[in-house]
Amino acid sequence: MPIQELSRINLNLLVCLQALLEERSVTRASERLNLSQSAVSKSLARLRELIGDPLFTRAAHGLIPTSRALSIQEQLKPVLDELWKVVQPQVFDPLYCDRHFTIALPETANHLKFQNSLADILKSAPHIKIKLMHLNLKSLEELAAGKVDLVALPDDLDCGQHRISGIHRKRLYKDKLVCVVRNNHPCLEQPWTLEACLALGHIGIGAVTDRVSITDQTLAKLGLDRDIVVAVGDFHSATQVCEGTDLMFVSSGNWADYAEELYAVTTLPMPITVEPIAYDLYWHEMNHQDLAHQWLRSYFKV
Amino acid sequence: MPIQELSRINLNLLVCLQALLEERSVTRASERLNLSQSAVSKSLARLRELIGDPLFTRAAHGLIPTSRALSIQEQLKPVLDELWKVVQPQVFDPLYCDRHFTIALPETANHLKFQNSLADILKSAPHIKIKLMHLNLKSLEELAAGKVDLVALPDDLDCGQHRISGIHRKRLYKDKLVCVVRNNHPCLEQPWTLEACLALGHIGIGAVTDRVSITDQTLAKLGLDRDIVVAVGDFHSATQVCEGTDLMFVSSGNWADYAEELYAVTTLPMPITVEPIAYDLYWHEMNHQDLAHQWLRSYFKV
DNA sequence: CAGAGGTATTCCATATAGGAAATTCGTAAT
DNA sequence: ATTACGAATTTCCTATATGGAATACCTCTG
Repeated sequence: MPIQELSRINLNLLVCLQALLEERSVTRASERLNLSQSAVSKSLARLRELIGDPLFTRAAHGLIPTSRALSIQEQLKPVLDELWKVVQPQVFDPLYCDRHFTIALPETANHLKFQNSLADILKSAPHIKIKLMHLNLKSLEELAAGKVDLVALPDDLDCGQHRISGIHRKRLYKDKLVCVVRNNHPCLEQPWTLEACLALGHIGIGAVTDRVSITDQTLAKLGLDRDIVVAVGDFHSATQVCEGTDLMFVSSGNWADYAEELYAVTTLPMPITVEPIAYDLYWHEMNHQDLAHQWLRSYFKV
Repeated sequence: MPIQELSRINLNLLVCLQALLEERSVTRASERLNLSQSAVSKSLARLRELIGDPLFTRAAHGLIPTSRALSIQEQLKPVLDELWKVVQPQVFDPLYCDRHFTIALPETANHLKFQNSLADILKSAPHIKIKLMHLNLKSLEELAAGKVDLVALPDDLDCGQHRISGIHRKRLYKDKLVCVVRNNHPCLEQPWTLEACLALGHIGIGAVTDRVSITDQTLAKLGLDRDIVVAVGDFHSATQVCEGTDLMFVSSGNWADYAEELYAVTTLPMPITVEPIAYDLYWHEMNHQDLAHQWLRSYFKV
């Protein structure tokens, strides 16, 4: 590993050497480099010291390279070109991007909002791979660890973790909450009030079972509580349970619209005023400047 | 051509970046580079400015690279390795050398002294190519122009040209001069004196016809001159002419020994004291430090 | 031999990198 | 919450090295 010794040598001298090799003249090289002739002459002296070879011998007009210089010339140009590429700002073209992205989405967003975007993404970047994961309690940890590229979270679940340093966040969209019951549910014959709602058994979904959801928080502020009878892992399960029982669940409006088409369920408004739920997109600082990542994020619209 | 812009950036920062990428810690990188931690921290700041990317984000222990840094990491290591090779002293192994050398030798040296060396050279460097040229008046020009790698000259022919700047010279060997006549030549019956010698017609060889040879110069100092009756281009021709006529020629002892075996000729000493002729090897400054060239020159013994 | 065209050298001002120490930052522990 | 700790950053200062102007020095040419 030559790093320590490499750091001792002045690599910029090699750029000067390249100019000298191309121009074969101290004067012309100095013009190319926007330096004075004396500066380049001194650089040449340093190069001779560094390489241990005269590199050039003086001739009538300009310099003629030694065989060592000629052999260096063959190697040096491509290396400097590579170095130049390294410091150049990266370009991103979705057509040629072949990266792998892992995205953790809540079930509702996954099914509703993201489906169309996904098609667009894959169409404009045919070589990328996307791994979709269901959101879980460890998603933010995995985000922090760099295992997941993007996480979308409903803001009632953020548990304050958006304050994790080095995590960026973008507000995506808001969605009103609604109540869902089966078709022909007896409550549909009654006035739909807060009391009626709390009289029903509720279905808790996923991570929401520990009463951190906006619904539970709002109820708690009123000194109220709801009766979570069945806890399920996902919205499909919740809807199916709802369809077959008298239990109700609180859902985002988006999901409810979708569920009404797919299942024999009906939507009711929330009987209390609840802040609409907002979805936030999270990503790690390490990807913030990444052009490919920026491009991917652009598909997550407000 | 990015040379002008390349010269504006500090390439040594990239060595620092490589250390940071490997160590993922400013402190450890500074140890690797034998610098203070603050120096590396400032270099990192300059790198961030240069690349336009944070490159690393701080974490509990050390740094974690951004995706830009990771993509740089892939390119940078091999480039720096190449750069390292460029500044490393070149190694030379005759077994793997495939260079082409052009050598101009005087006829006598070609046939006599160099034959054995040539076999040795080709044996230890099986992949090199050697082009042997007969010495001519333009050989030194071609040497100066880099068309010829080595020139061996008898020192009576140097015409002061060894003072050409940027030309190196090495004394090879000395050889006494002798006179050559045909077998049974009438003069062999007489005392061999200076008068007897000058009474004979002489054969001039190659470039020697313009009386610059050591023989002519020595005679001239004594106010004498010889009668060059026939001028030929090479020693074989000279010897054949000598064999068939009563003309004599002056030869190096080496060639005379060889000629006595091959032709019906006889050697006589020089009738006056003449400095032994010396052969010098010439090469261009541009090849002086070249290891392969040095190796080749080593076969030309004193 | 003078002059042209080039390179090396000298001298000097200045920018810059590096070190020591203070500071801030982020995390873990009490 | 508060504290403590490890690590990166910032501040301040100095020494070094780089670049420029002028000059000296080559080497070939007319």
